[in-house]
Amino acid sequence: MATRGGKLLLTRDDWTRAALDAIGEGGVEAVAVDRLAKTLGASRGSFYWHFRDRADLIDAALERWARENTADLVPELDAIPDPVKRLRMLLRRVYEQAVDAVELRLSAASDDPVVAPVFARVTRQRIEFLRRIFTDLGLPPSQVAARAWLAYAFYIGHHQLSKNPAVAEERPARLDRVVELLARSG
Amino acid sequence: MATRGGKLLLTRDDWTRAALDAIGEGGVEAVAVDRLAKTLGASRGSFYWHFRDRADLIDAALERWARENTADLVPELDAIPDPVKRLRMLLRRVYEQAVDAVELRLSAASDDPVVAPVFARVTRQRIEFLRRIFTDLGLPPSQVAARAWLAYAFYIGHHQLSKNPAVAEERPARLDRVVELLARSG
DNA sequence: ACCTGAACACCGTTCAAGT
DNA sequence: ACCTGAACACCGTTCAAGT
Repeated sequence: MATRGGKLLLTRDDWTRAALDAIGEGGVEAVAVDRLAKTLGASRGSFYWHFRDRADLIDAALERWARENTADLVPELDAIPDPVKRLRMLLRRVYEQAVDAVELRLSAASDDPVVAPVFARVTRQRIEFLRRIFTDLGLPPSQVAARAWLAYAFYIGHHQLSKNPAVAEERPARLDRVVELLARSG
Repeated sequence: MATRGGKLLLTRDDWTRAALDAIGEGGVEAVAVDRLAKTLGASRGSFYWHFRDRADLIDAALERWARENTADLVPELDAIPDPVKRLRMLLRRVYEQAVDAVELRLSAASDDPVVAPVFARVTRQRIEFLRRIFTDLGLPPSQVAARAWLAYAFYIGHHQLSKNPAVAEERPARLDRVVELLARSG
């Protein structure tokens, strides 16, 4: 690590990692140049050497998230040959595991001009993944599109609703019936 | 309207209405005391006569929204005796009509501490409404809960996704198949 | 009872000046 | 090549002073 006068010099990557942490904790609006600078022990002015502006930083953080994120789940699930099992595994993850903090923040901010393109790219990859499941299930093309959309909109809405504790009380105890309904033939 | 020195005095209601407009246009974070004061031709200090703080204003705006909103759709739909028709009417609204701008903003900000309680209350009323539909359809209680949750999570996710144009391309042309799936017996 | 205007803290952005 | 520090605009909040 490069230093100067005993202080270590910050890289673009240091700022990006700090920003992604901030998004996970407080959402996109928690990415404050001033606060990050204090945390990292640098001046605000120094930030503008590495990034054009705040949007540039957020964009870099999201790109990192998308990269680390897609590498993760999709290949693992794609290895499961039986499409119903694949759907069940997917929904189990959705339901049982706490969803990635960053993902939650992003889906809430998906209309933000910086967030929108990254979010759209990841979304399309995932809907594509769902289409494969329903195609493998032997459904006709018109059904495949409708069901992939239903399943993904459900996924988004489920998380959106679940993060509000008062709303989460309305949630059924297990997702079995939902899986059944989504996987049903014809 | 009360005046003083030719200027009209502002009421709590004037600020509330302006805030709700701001939410519709730019979301909760667009409610800036400074900007509203400029728009209404008053000083920032004057705002703090009517409201404790910014959160107080946002809360008042949301209460107004909830009141005007619930009075609206639910009684109209409840008048339709056939539950399948009721569901179809509901989903048609969901799909064809542009959703209330404020509602979109709120569902994105539903984890905001000020937004959360109001949003939770409205949500629970709506899920209750969906439960009635599925109960009237003759489904067993365990199914009723799962399906109302699926339908409402779908509703939320559908809007969330639709507002991103690149994602909305993935949307099927009509919702018929989704309705079929949701209304299906057993 | 209702409003103004100044004050302070916080934050995004620019830029001349430093090493 | 990388950073500091001052400057400016914007915004939330407080408060003494005005009518």
